Amino acid sequence: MRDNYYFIEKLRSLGLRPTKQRVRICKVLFDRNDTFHFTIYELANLLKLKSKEKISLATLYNTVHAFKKKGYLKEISINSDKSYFDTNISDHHHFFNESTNELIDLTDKDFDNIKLKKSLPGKKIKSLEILVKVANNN
Amino acid sequence: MRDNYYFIEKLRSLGLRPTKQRVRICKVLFDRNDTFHFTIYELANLLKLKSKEKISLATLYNTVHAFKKKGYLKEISINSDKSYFDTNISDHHHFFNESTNELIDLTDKDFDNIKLKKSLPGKKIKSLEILVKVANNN
DNA sequence: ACACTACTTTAGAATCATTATAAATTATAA
DNA sequence: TTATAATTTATAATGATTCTAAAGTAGTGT
Ligand SMILES: [Mn+2]
Ligand SMILES: [Mn+2]
Ligand SMILES: [Zn+2]
Ligand SMILES: [Zn+2]
Repeated sequence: MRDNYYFIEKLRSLGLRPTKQRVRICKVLFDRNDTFHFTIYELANLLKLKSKEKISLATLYNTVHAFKKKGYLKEISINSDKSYFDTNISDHHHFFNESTNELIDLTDKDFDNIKLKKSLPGKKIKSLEILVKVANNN
Repeated sequence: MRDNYYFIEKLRSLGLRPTKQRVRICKVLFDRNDTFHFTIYELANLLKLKSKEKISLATLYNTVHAFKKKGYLKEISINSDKSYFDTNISDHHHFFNESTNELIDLTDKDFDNIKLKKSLPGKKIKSLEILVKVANNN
């Protein structure tokens, strides 16, 4: 759906050099209709499928963290096993299926007005995340 | 405040043998007035301070996981760096101070009625956690 | 008290996600 | 084209957690 040019310009607009590795990663992550939730491991596997030209694992970590820093990806805190990332950078929450390790998006609309009444003096709120853990019945 | 006997009976009531390692761990974790949020690393350091008789790291992991399984501890999902545990097993949420890596309790009272409107067919909700990440100003 | 058994502890090794290193490569601007 | 900084890469290092298998211990029944 999106051509290389689109991602090259996107990367430039983020202040990141459009290397061929980054463009390939963008196509896997962002050239799709739906939100994509992934781990580095899953990303690595998808890239292997798409092309036989290897991208170093270090580059995957570097790139994903660069994208996160630029606000092009979000990181989701689920557990201490591994990090999950999310192409949906809007303010939203998740179902985490503990049986399959899959994430499903929720939005503010899926909750009654969530309003934090407390604040911490001298502290700035960086994020508010809701995570609903689910498991398959039996 | 609590003597060994209290924890010995508590352990028995959980179906866990009251070994001297477990009792010592209980005193560090539960013999206090306030909720205690900790990592295994912090627990290990506290135990070193209390006594020179070493408890194996494997025992700390075993014990903390056994306590969690019995509902005597909760695990808090913060990030993929390490696991956090919580002696407050009631339904509550957290401020996580990213500057100091400290957890502070919040309760339902600190939010307007949080109500999840969606459900997942065929899935059972295991938990709903809210984590508010904060950082020190500047 | 003794013996039996299942549970527990333990040191050390293994695993695995992630980060660090440092040299080679590449994108971009002069 | 050259210079510079950014990027990629293989590989090593780190660090939390889990595994292993042997030694120790608590509870039970005799
Ligand atoms: Mn876990
Ligand atoms: Mn992280
Ligand atoms: Zn999402
Ligand atoms: Zn708490």
